[in-house]
Amino acid sequence: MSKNLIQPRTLKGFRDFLPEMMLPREQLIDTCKQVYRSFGFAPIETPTLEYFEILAGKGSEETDRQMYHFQDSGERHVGMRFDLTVPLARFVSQHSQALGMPFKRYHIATVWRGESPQAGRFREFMQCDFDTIGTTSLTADIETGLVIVELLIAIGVGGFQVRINNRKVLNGLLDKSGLAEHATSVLRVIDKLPKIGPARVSEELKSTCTANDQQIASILEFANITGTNQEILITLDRLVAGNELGELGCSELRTLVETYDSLGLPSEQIQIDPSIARGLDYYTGTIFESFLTAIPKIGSVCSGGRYDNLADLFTKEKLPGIGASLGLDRLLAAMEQLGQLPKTKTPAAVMIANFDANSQTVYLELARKLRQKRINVELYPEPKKLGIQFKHADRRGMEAVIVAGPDDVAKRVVQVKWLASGEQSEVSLDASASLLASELSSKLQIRLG
RNA sequence: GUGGCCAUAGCUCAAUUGGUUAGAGCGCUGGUUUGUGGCACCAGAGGUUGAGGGUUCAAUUCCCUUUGGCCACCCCA
Repeated sequence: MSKNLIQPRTLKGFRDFLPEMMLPREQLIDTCKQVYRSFGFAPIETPTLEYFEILAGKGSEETDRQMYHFQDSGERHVGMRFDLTVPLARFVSQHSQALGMPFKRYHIATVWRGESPQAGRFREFMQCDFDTIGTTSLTADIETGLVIVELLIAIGVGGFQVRINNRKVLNGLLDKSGLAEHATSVLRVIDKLPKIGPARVSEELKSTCTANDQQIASILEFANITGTNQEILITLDRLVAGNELGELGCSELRTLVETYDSLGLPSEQIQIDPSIARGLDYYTGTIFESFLTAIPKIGSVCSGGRYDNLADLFTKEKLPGIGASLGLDRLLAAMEQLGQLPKTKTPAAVMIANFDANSQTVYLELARKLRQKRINVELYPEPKKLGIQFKHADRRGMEAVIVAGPDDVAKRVVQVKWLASGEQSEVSLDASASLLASELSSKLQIRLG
């Protein structure tokens, strides 16, 4: 009769998260919130499902193909969101009167894309978006870059580099060289430059974008520019000279870089990279991508840009925006590969051993006092042998175990044992909560509720 | 969606050219006589070899299909 068990399994590209993954994952989410809030971004939430027409045709042809969609029982054609930016465009169009402009929001939520999974690439993953809507001011662009830098520093992933570019520069150049009508496909090809090299890029430009040799040469020169930010800007100025849009893009890029410089950001952290283009169709100005120096192969962990026309499809109001998105699950996968995740399996910092069946109330009271001091406490549920209980606490990575047997309870004391050092001391029951609180505050912050 | 590589216990891997009851380490559960984890020793649970079909006297091993993982294309967080 046990033959007909259903095999427990998860869908391709979808995953379960065990406590040791969820603890750092939730910590990342907290860090995002903290950084976003520090810049004044406010939280919002939108539905998982949208009318298909809201989502369709907004990202790119590719995102349309990858979108999960179906008809609900009321025959409505429904899509699952593949990013948080398109729902945001709908959201601000629908609520602009209530929100007022400019509007800054963050949105941390799951999105779905039916693409082929790989390392750091899933069908269900979490994005942490922040956006500023209703202003074309470059200050918003500058702050977007600052948020990314602050975020990656706060997360503590080690070395990283934010690369910036500007679609106006790209489009201006294409305009100037007569390739404007193939802009999208040219941009896609440029994006591949670091991966496939200049030879194959020029092949593809010729075949898919019908570019001539001169056009290819200028595109390659553009995408291949290297040097300091200042050197790159000088070359860019020369390449776009005479094209109004391109010149504007260059001056925007210059403003960003010079501002970051005067704010004292190290130039390794924010670098102009003319080859980044972003596949998404909706970007119109500044674009960002960011890579971890330890594991660039996993792809961009935080990217975004300016999109001045995204809400045009939903409203006649002018609602330009800029923002970026941290790929939380990709970042987590990177940190796992780099061995940066702690192996803690519990949020509890302290365990109260369950020694004596008659002292349950004492334990429960003590646990409550510790929680009032913002210490996460687990009370072992049954009075098993102490060895077992200690092992339980140790295996899960707790900091301390509190033991109070009948003799201790009679004397109004507890034994506090620190698992890492093995030190043990007797403290009075009444003082133990505050004592532990001060001891623990110098240890792992992560487990202080 | 296309192509390539892979699939044995929770994890990392064994199993002589296809040969009989598929093994080890780590992990897990419990024990080493009852107030203390990490070390050591002992025991136990856990696999219809991812699943389904085929070839064969015989399949973990060969073939097909399927599912999943990784890689490339594509695209992206």
